[in-house]
Amino acid sequence: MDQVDLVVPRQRALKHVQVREHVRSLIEAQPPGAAAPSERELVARFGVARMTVRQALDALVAEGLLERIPGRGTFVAQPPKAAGRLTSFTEEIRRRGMLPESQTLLARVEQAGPGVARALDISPGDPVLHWRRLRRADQAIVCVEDAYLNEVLLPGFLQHGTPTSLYEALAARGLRPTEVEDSISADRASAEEATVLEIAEGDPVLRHARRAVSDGRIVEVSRTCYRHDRFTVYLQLADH
Amino acid sequence: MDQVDLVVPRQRALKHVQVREHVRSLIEAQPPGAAAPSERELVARFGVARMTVRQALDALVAEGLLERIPGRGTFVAQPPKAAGRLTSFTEEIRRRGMLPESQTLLARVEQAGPGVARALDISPGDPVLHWRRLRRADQAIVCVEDAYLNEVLLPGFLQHGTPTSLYEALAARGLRPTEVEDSISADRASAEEATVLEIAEGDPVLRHARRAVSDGRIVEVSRTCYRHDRFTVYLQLADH
DNA sequence: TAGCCTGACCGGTATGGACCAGGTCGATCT
DNA sequence: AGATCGACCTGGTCCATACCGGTCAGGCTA
Repeated sequence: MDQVDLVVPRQRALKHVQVREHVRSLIEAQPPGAAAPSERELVARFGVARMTVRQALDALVAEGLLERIPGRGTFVAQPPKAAGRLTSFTEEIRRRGMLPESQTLLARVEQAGPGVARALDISPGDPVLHWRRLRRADQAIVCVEDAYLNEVLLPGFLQHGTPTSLYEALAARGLRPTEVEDSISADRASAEEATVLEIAEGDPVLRHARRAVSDGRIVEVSRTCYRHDRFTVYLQLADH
Repeated sequence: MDQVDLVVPRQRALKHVQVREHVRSLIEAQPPGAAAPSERELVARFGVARMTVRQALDALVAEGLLERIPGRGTFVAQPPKAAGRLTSFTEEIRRRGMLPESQTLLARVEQAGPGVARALDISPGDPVLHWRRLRRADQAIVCVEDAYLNEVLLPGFLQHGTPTSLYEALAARGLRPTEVEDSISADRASAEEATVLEIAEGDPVLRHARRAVSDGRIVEVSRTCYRHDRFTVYLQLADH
């Protein structure tokens, strides 16, 4: 009865996937609160069983795109909220409505020291990309960042000029971090940090260390030193 | 066929919930990788349809407790990982293997000032519980915390002594925070902060402000000032 | 004995029917 | 005019059945 089977026997489109993607395309342009097609309507339109439609909608509800209200219908949910908490400096500054800038102070291949090697889960002496940048928001100096990247995962990464956003460059290689481990502390600026940040030695700074993982592979280890008067970390966390 | 219907006609136990909770109790003592009952086995045991069993298992899979492997079976998933990221000071210090202690410096009902009122989403002048504590880990002074609680949600909260852990006390009232908004910055210690933290005025401190939400209601607004040499924030974040 | 094959078993997909509880809204009754 | 009632919608639950493709162990063949 399914003539598709005869034409494309393998990898035929699953019905619940067809319905799901159809509904997704319908609702993605709709404002929150708009009504999605009712389950029985989709049953009639696609000629499938209601369980199949429910499976399709279940997936969209689980994604947070739809909201079910018994007795009323299914509706487009409120915007995915603070979607994507894993942001880089560039993205974070842009999100705050400022212009991010970056000045490369150092970009070279080094041999991993013991600390960096452990953090990147490689052996000491293995090649690592060391990239130090002075970062600004609306011209004002905000921080210095030392990023260490696994050279094996990113062959020839900094050869052809330096990208604007590290995370966007990683994303282009399919290595956008999916998990990060951060530590944040307050400290005094060292003499060198004070010089590049144009503050006084001993002034308070915010230290931020990050280990970024993409698909189980550690792609970035960074240490950032922020001027205390120009940066605050904002976080939104939710339990389940 | 369901004699429960005769005894408790209303709010009868939903079958998929029965199956779900039964399986949950079976697996909660099992190590990761252990096999869960197969779907058809549960069908036979509970005398329900397979769709019902699948609905039950779907919920547990969505919770991350089970993992399905086509052709093999359903298995207990790896430990819930970094379960519960929303922790209070007490819980966090315990997690680090230290003994948390707390000394109440102030606990009274005040009229909300404009800043606290806005953060708690109440009107200025409304009653708020203001609770200031000096917090230690293994005897060493770590921070001073000012917590502001919505008095309406917590009638008579600090009347009968002060709890050890605020979050545990909130959990007992069904008000454990499910979402938080945090901001973290570095700063210089004020004269008063320096005195209670036993540091010098102007020393670096880590400031942590939190707005905690439980079920859409703002239950806690706090500002904490940490000694920079005794506390680091650790975070694990994941996209999706 | 080494390798293939079969069949039991697993989850994944899909059908189509049924009834329930809760919300909407118009028509009817007071 | 206002309250009420009931069709009619919605999603929520649950049933019995069927076939697919993948896994794996045990038996059969070469």
